[in-house]
Amino acid sequence: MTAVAPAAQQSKSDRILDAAEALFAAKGFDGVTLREIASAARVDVALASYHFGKKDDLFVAVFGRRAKELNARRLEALAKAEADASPEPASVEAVIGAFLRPLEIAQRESDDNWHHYLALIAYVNNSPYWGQRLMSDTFDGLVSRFIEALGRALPNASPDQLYWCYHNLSGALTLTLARTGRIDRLSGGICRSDDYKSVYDNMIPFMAAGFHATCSGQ
Amino acid sequence: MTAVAPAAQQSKSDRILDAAEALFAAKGFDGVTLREIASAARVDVALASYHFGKKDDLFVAVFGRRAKELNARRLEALAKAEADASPEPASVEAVIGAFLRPLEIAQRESDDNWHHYLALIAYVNNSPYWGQRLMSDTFDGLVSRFIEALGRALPNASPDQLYWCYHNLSGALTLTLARTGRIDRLSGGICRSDDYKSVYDNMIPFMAAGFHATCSGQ
DNA sequence: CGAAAATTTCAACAACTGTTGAAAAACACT
DNA sequence: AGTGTTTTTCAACAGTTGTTGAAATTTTCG
Repeated sequence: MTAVAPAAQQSKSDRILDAAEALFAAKGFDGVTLREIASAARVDVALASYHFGKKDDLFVAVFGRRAKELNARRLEALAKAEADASPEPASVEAVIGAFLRPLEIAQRESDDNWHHYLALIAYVNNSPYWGQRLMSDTFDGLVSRFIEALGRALPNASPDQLYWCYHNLSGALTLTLARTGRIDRLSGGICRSDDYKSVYDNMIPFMAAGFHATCSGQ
Repeated sequence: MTAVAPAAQQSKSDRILDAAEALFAAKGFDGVTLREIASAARVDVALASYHFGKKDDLFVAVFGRRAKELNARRLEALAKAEADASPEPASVEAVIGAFLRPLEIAQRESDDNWHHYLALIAYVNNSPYWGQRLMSDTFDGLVSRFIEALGRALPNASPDQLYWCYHNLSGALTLTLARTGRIDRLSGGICRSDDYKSVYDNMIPFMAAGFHATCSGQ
C-alpha cells in the first residue's frame, strides 16, 4: 500500500533505526533481538553494533531521533496558541490542544512511521526501567514549558495540582499511543483507537474540564 | 521492616509466584529469566516449570492470582455506592471512587505486596502483546459493570463517550500504578507518587469533571 | 510401617543471545 | 590508478536462555 521506493534509497543505518523503532515499540527492549532488527532491516547483524554500539545505545539513538522534531512541533503549536490569545494567557483548552494536536497530525502522516515512535514513547513512559532517566532527559524541558503555560491559564492552581493534572493527561495519552486495541475490544467495536481525530476531540475537553475542576483553588 | 516470618511459611509454589510477580512488574516479561525468579524465590529453576509449565503460563498464573480478589473488592465498593445512593443512581464521583479506592487500600497494605501486582497490571495494560487478550479476559466483565453504572449516572451519554472517558481514566490510573517515579522527578520532589491518598483524592474529582463535561449530551 | 504420589533436585540439552575481530568491499579524494 | 577511510560481511566467541528427563527426596494415606 505504502511506497516501497523510499526504503531502497535509505541508508542502512536509517533502515536499522526504522526497524528497531517498530520492533522496540511492539515488543519492548528485551523482547527484541538484534538479529530480528537486522533481519527486518535486511542488514547484517554486526552492522547495528558498528553504527550504534551496544543494544542500549541503539535504543537511546532510536528514542532520540525524532524527539527534537516532536518537541519543535509542540513548542511551535504552543507559541501559536499563546500568540492567538495575547495579551491574555492562552486558555487551558488551547494549551492542551497544542500539546496533543501535533501528535494527531504526526500519526496521520502515514508515509512516515511516526506512530511507531509514539508507541515507543508510550513504552518508555510506562517502563519503570527506561522511564526513569530517558523520559526526563528527553521531555522534561518541554513539559515544564507547557505546565508553566497551564499555570498562567489557571492562576489559582498550586504547582502540585498542575503536576498531578499533567500526570493524568500524560497517562491517558500514553495509553492511547500504546495502541493495544483494548478499547476496541472492550467496546465491542464501537470505539476505534485508530480514529485519531475523534480520540483527541474527546480528550482535549475532557482534560480541560479536569484541570478546571481540580485547579480552581478553593 | 516488614515481617520475614510469613515468607518462611509460604509454600515454594507461592514463593515462586511472589518473586515472579515482583520481577515481571519491574522488568517485564522478557526482561526476567526463570533463573532470576527461582533465585529470588530461593528455589530450584526446574521447579517453576514443574508447577506452572511454560514461562507464558507462569505469567498468566501470576496475573490471575489476585484478579479475583481485586474484582470482588471493586464490585463490593460499587454495590455499596449504589446502595448508598438508592433509589437514585450512584453519582459519577461515587462510581469512580468505587473503581479507584480499593486500589488505594490495597497499595497501603504493605504487609502484602499488592503494589507489585498493580504495577503488573500497568505493564500488561500498556503492552501491545499481553494487553490484547489478557486484560480483556481478566477485567472486561468488571469494567462493563462500572461503565453501566456510569451510564446510569450520565443518562445523556452515548456509549462511545462513556468508553472513551473510561479510557482516559484507565490510562491515568495505569501510569500511576506503573510507579516510574517520573512525576516525582518532573516536579522536583513536589509530588510524591507513593502518597496514594493524595493521588486518588486528586484523580477522582478530576476524572468526574471530565466525564461530566464530555458526556452531558447536547 | 510401606507403598503410592507428589514434590524437589540435579545435570544437561540445543538454541539463542550480544558482541567482537579480522577480512572484504565500497567509497572518497588526489 | 592508488592511496586512506568508511562501510559491510563473515565467522565465531563465551555466556545465557527455556525446558526436560531421570534420580532423589518428601509427603500422603491405608
